[in-house]
Amino acid sequence: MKKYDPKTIEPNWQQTWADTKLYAAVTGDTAREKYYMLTEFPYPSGAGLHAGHTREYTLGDVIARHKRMQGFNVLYPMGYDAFGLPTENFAIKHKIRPQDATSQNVEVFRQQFDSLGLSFDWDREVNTTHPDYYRWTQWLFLKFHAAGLAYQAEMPINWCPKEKTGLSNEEVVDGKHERCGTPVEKKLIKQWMLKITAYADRLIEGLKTVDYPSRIADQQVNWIGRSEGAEIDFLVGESGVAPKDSLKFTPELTKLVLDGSKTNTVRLEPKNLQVGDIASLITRLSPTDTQVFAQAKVTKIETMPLGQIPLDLDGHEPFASTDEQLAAYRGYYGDTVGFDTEFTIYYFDSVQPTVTVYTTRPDTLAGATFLVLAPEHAAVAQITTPDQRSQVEAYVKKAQGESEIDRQNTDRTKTGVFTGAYSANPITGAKVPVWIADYVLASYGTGAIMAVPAHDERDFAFAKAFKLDIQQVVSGDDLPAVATGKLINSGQFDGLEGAEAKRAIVKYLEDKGSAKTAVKYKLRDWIFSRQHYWGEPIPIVHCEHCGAVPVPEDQLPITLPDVEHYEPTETGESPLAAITDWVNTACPKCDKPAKRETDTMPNWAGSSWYYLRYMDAHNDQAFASPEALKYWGEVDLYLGGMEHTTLHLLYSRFWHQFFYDQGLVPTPEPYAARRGQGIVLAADGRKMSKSIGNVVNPTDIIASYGADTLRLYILFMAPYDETTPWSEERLAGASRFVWRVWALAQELIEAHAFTRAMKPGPGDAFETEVDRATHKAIKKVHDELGGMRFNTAVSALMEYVNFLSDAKTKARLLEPASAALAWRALNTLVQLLAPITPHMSEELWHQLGYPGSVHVAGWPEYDPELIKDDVVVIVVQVNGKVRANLAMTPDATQSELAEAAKADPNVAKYLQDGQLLKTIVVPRKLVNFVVK
RNA sequence: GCGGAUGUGGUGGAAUGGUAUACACGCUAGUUUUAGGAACUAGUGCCGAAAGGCGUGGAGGUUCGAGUCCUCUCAUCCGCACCA
Repeated sequence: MKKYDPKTIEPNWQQTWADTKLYAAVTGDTAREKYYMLTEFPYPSGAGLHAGHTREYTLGDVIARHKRMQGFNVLYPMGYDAFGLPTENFAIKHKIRPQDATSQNVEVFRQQFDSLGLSFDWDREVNTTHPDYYRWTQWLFLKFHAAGLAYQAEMPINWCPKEKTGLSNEEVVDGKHERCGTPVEKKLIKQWMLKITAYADRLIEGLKTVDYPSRIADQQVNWIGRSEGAEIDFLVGESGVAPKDSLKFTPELTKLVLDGSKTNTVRLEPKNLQVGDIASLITRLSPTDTQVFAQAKVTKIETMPLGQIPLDLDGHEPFASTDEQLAAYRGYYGDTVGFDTEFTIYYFDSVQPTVTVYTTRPDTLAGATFLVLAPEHAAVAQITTPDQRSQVEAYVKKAQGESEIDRQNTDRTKTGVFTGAYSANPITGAKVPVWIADYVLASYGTGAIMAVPAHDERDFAFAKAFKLDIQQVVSGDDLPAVATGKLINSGQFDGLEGAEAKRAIVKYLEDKGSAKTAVKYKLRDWIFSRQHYWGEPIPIVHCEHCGAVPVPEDQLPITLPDVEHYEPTETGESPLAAITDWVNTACPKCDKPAKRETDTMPNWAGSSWYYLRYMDAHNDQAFASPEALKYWGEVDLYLGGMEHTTLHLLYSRFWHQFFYDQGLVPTPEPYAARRGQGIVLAADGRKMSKSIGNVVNPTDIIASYGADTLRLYILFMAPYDETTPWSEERLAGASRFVWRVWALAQELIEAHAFTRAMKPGPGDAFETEVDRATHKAIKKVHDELGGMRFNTAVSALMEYVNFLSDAKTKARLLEPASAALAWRALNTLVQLLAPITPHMSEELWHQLGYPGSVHVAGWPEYDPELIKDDVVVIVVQVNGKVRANLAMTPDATQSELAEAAKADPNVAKYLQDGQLLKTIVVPRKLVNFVVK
């Protein structure tokens, strides 16, 4: 008997498959239907593949192989998402180039992929760090820039004051730098942003057209966090002020704003503003805007070509009623970098400061008994009274060091400080104090809320803690009552309810010019800058005269300079800023000396579009040809980690939707279906972790058991999307099964002189039984694989092998008369196992005498007639308790079933004592008698 | 905290509203001169001598019938925007 030797057969077949390019996908093959199976490409860390990767790629491989055997033209590609911090840190620490660290790691990954027997099409391999690839990442960024969706803003980064370095969130632990323990500060840095918020609604809508599990779709919807409500203006002063008619934006003022003289007045929204927002704010001018003004000194005005006016933050055209204004406006916007960032804000004395709050419950307005501002709110300094100033300033400083997650924790004791200022409730006229508190976030809504303690749990807790008024305005029971009912204590609005109440109150305020309906999202724009070396350079040149100028497409890629040192700078700038040879360049527009943008892109950039590059991986004229994009279309199935649901998956959909709008891709969504695989825990039930030392290395497993065993175990251990612990013992069980299949196959092969033209047998009861089991196995395995129920697919194969291995069955299968029957069974078994244990199946296939590969040999089909059972077991219940089993023919009628059930002695025993009320008969299943 | 999910034997898990625990691991007993991380046979939810009863985190509900549907609740896991 031939010994099962995975160490020999696995590498042999891997080599043959590679040599023959067995798994190459053919773009434009119309004879076969295409199937695009995508798994997330890995970050090639130094540690090599981990158990999670192994699970993900094995799952994808089984699907790809199953589809390929069914005759699909399968694209199952792989690549590397290799930019990022770990490699950069590793390279700095070991004084090597990150390029070299990456290629070493990639080599290890490649070997491990091959050793798992994964059927990737290696002709399409991509690597996000190769200039041939990131050339197109840069090109796509320029599309965003040209469309006005890439803009610059002052955004905070985590800053370690001791090491003078920017930190990722991951490096901040409990508000401290994890390496040196220094409390982390926020530092404002001008960064590139992508306006993903412009696609918020599309990202929600698009989910209706794709097949994502609800846990993924729901999480995306909640992450985007769309809410409809109202922005309401509150006038604020020391003693409280009654609402009054809003100031109109006078023509004189408009002119002043759009005048290009050295001192310009611009209107600021009363929310937390950053200096970089000025340019955007100018776009929001409109004649109905009111009330709070600020002044900015503008030192330079640059112009910008026609047709490049971006939409404002709300996606509207900027206000401009005359050509003159439009021209002036262009000057402002084009000067996003030309603004003197040293500007001061002051409020006109004649105007009462206004705080705009955002609320989803305008119906509860009468119950607003105080206002709460985020500590970072721009109006705080302005409204705080002298006697409260020191307290307020201390609180603002304290809040700076807190994480948003902590601040949103409603279990936490509420903290806050009174500013000394008051406003007035627009309905009741009651005096309402203005507080600041960290539970209000500057980054959401307007950074200020009207607190309605009677109908909001957080406001309720705050009011209790600081003994503030609580005024119920919606009828209901225990406060805080969050549900909607009829309004009370709301003056003219009493008796209104729900949406009607909301509309009426917003309308009332709207007419007075102090409110408007508003849609807000929790989703924030994407900070697209990283102050690191190991990323795609952002293809922009900053010119004193022309501003931020995109690098012309024919000059791409802007490659990373190949240098010795790229440690982070002490200024928080990218390390690239210190490489003067690289930074200094000529302006593409005016050819005068200029400087390159030194920020690089986040890791998410390259991974946002890589699935498109696989379609046409070597194209040097385009990121992919229109033909390839059209042929491969949507990814049919995208498998990846649940942890990518709200970041990578959302970013990637955003890019794709934008590309669709630009006419760059033919489909509105990138992924027709998405599934998330579960996490593989260590055997101890904890997460695998190098520091705990409970990590499973796939290479070790392959060395001792072979890849086929590992693959089978991974599929069998749990449903693919469940988190489940690793078990060496169950892996050994999987190994036993593989060995048993091999041994059974060898016995059958040795017993029979198999030829491919085997004559059918006599067709007796035994043959029927075996064939029925075979065809049931085909149906079951096919259905389970198609439904991604891999664990039960393996169970079905085990049951089938158990059936064939049963002593009596096996003995008869070994008889010479059963040669054809054994041939049929073994052929089928090898084919059904092929997606799961590709090496062993291929080896057995060749032992059966086939010259070609089992992996392109077709998928067996079952005969629906053959799998019909002669007898079905009917369960008989009395009052829902099982009292008997009956063997009946499948086509027995309801009355036949009921009669047969009544005739059963054990059932009769239970029926005789009571009155038969009801008989339920489910054909082919059960009979239930209800007895009193 | 917010958002998402998951709770079934000693363990991983199976079960179109219809016999709860398939398949596998582990364990127990036995067989085999069995080098092995073997192979084979029988058994293995709990209570009970049996008849029978009880059992899917907990409490209710719908139904002839609930692991499955509904309400509440408890526990655990994942994500939270500069990790990828």
